[in-house]
Amino acid sequence: MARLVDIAERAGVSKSTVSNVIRGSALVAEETRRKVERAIAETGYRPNAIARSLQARSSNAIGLVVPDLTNPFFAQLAVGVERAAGALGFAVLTAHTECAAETENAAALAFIDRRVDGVVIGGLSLGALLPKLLLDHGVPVVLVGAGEIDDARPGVVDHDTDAAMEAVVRHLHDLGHRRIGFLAHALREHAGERRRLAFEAALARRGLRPVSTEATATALVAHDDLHALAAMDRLERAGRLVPDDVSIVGFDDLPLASHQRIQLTTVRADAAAMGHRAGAMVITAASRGRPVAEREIMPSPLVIRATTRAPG
Amino acid sequence: MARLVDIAERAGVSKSTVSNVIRGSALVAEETRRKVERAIAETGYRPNAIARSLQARSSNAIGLVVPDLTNPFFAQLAVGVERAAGALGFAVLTAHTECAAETENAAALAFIDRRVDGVVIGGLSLGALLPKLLLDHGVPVVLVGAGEIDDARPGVVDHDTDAAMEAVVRHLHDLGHRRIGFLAHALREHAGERRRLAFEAALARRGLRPVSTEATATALVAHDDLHALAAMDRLERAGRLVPDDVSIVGFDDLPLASHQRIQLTTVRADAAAMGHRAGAMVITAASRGRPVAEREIMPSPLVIRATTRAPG
DNA sequence: ATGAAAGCGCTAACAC
DNA sequence: GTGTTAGCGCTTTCAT
Repeated sequence: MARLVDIAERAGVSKSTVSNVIRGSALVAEETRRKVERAIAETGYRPNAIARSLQARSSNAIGLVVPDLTNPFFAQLAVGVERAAGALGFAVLTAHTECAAETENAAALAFIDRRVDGVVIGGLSLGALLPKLLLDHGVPVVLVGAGEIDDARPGVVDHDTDAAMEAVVRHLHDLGHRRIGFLAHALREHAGERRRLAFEAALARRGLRPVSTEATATALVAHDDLHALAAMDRLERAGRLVPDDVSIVGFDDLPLASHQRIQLTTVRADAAAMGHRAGAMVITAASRGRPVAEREIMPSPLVIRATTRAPG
Repeated sequence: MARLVDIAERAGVSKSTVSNVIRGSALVAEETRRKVERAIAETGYRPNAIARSLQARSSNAIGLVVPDLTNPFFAQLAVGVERAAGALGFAVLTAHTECAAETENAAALAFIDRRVDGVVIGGLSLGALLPKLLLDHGVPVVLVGAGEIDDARPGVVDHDTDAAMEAVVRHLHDLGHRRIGFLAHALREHAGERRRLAFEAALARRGLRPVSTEATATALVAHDDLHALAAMDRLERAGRLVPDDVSIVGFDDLPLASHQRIQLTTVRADAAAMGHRAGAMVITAASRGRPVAEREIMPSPLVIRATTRAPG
């Protein structure tokens, strides 16, 4: 593969000159520029980004960690991050952790080794040291939808979990539900606890306590749409109809939630927008000094559809 | 951030020695190794992968291009690719193209510039020059689920589209359907044409021709599950019940296809397995000489569920 | 306006 | 066993 020096030779100029025309910097005589451009075109030369990165001490890449790409929420998040990154000339390295501590740490190290300029964390395990690992190595971090963490350094893009859960519980309560349960996350995800806590707080405000067994609940609030969907599936296969026998509420408003066969009542979260914001945030931080230290709470409105109704 | 030379200094040895202990190569005296390891531990030193890549003339990274991460098929594909890559110490750079020629080309150039060791293409636009661009620059390519292309160099991991469509059409035909239509891809995707062609061939074998207007068809074969789902939604909102009034068949067998509220008859494709295979293939090719030149056809069995039945 | 030379952080011969 | 010396392909002063 042609190198800069090959172009220089071919065009009969020095490396610096070639470098200058490539980057459009400095002044280059019109004629010289033509010669260089011709040499580039003839060889199909493309500058080596690795060499550039080494010299620039910046990879122009960011890392993205998601627990599960297969969950449309994270897929959309990834799309948002990528769009933000792409627009700024950054590449994105994706790590799929499944909330496994070991995988998370491996991903953090891989990101550090590759000198990514920042990382967006879409979800992490309960006691994850991934953020600390990154931060301690000077890598800017933005947590999205993952809530607080006992560290002020990472930026945050989040839903207003408390407001959302209050709206969910109010809706169910207004409908007449009193026996409400929570469907927790299968993975031990950090955000999982927060939603449950917010849910319980909203219940407590009405003098209620969560119902622990699915069988006796008249309404179920799921950690996210995927869990809500799975519950609908499970319940209906067992003969309990939704919403006739049980009401169900999700979280995320995945594209499928509005499907005619589903019509899930849920909390809307614009994953792509959150990802885009987070990506832009972390890149901005990388360009400037270090930490992000910005937090943005996105609105998370309740979308009432057909899986909730008054208890029978 | 600490560099190798800093460790050398701190441990009172030369760079080579540090390099030797890091890579576990060559023989290093036990005591020397301790000193070096202590220096590494004390500084939290991590070797710079960019510098290594420059020297090794290999990035230890592969590119992945997908039209739409939001489509669970591609999300699963990405998971498979990543698992294969991660297991071999490779990073994956993801590009989300939406089958837009411009984006595809930009992605190809970005990959070339970053000197990825190979790229897995999960889907591309109809006349895409993305593969040629990559291949001409010596980057091994594996096409997955994208079918043939007028170039022998890329490796291929694919469904058996013809067999699958034959099974689909036979199923519908056996049920008594004679007016069958095809729901094409919204994007001008390369694979889209192939499925339609295979579909039409299977129809032709039975002396049938595709019905072009959705309104008069008794059965609809969709390019993929997402289109099938969308059609169900659209049709049922308009008052036409599935399968009572129209039968619908998808392609992919997304997790949601088996949901109790959906029960889509579809063709099963193991996207994660395909991705895994493709990732491994391209990395193997990268490690050896150049082209992949391997093709693997995965079985794509028809899964009959509840969206197909005899016409009413 | 152009070129020479040093250096980014590492690995790889090759000495010692 | 350990150190020295060149690069890897680029950018960047600093001369000219």
